[in-house]
Amino acid sequence: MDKVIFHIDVNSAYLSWEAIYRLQHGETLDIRTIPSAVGGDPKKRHGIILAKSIPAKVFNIQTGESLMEALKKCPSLYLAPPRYELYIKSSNAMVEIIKEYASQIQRYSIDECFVDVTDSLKLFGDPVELANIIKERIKTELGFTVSIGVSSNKLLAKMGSDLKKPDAVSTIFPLEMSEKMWPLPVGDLFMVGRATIPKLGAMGIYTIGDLANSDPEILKFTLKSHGILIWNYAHGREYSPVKKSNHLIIKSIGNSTTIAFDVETRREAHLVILSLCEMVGMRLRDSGYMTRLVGISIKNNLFEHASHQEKFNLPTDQTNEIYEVARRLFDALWDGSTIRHLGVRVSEFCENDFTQISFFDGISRDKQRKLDQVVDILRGRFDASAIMRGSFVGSGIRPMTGGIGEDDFPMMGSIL
DNA sequence: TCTGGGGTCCTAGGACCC
DNA sequence: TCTGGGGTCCTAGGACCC
Repeated sequence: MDKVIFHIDVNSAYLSWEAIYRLQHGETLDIRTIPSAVGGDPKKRHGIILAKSIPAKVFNIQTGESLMEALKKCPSLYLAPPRYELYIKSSNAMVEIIKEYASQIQRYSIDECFVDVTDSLKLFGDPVELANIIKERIKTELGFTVSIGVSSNKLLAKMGSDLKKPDAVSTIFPLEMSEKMWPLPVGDLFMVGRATIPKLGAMGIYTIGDLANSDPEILKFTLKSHGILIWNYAHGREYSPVKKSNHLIIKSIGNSTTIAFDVETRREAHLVILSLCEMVGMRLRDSGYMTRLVGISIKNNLFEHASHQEKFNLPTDQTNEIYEVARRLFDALWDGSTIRHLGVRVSEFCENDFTQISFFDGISRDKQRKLDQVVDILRGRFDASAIMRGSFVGSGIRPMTGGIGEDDFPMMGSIL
């Protein structure tokens, strides 16, 4: 028997949640009713639009464009800074309601989840009716609207939730694909992005239907395995299960930042990298893993990207050791150009429950680990600046840089 | 268009080994 | 010494997602 899968997507999530929070805290204006947006941190030099209200759409405000660009289009645009702790709470509240109807829930991002309701239908009968029940409960109890896609796999459910917004339930069962999905522009298909659209266009492929009817051998030749993937998606073929728990294996941890001022000196760059390593190191220790690979990335003021990475044999979870490698990589990579953005990432994890102690540095390593632990605890109890390396004092650079602390749940990015 | 920050996976090319 | 080929690891960069 076919499965029945829902994809539930919060409409203008950040903006809706922000609006409700303000109404609950005594404001009378519902910012959903005026041109408004949740936008990047105003402290940074160039924030972007993360979510917009429906009245803001009239001004052609786009998600992802810079605040300056948006204000040019609509000078009266009301801007609210993001409030991530609120979004996590709002997201959790929604999932609590969904849990009453199904046990198989996969949180795909903060505002989206997949639900396998195959078994629930024995109790609730019609899938569209069940979707409407969930949608209405979220609306009346939590105050925001969702769009729900209904189908027999995750891909088609996800495509379905995009068909109608806000506050809607749409189906794309396999028999409805040719009518509901094939006429759409090919860029609407999951996994067909900015770089792929023109390549497909050059082959005369403009709609999802064109893609479905194209020759997979030719797609494979130009787009490699990605070509086969999207050809299968165009046919609605996708078989991954709704992963029940949120227990998934983290593959890498990274933080990066666009620096509030141009960085021209090695010394400043080193401080920013140390600040990123502090955050990456704390998150790594929090995850319970050790890393065997450290990488850094640089973006200069011409938006040119460069990266370096290094693999090593002795795993570590120490800020100091991560920083040593990151700094060395930076020094080898940097060409002296003005720096706009720096990133540090660790990956290639292994468990840290047994520690390989090398003969040479065993004792000092152990001491350093204990120091990291104490710092983590103090920072958990107070905040990042509770304990600060001397080199940061008066530098204008924060002692820790980057987001996503303890409360994060993983976003799956481009895999279903 | 003056373009954030968090991730994942894939590919090509070079190094190195047998 | 020069030659070929297969396998694996490492690295840089690019593509996609939210």
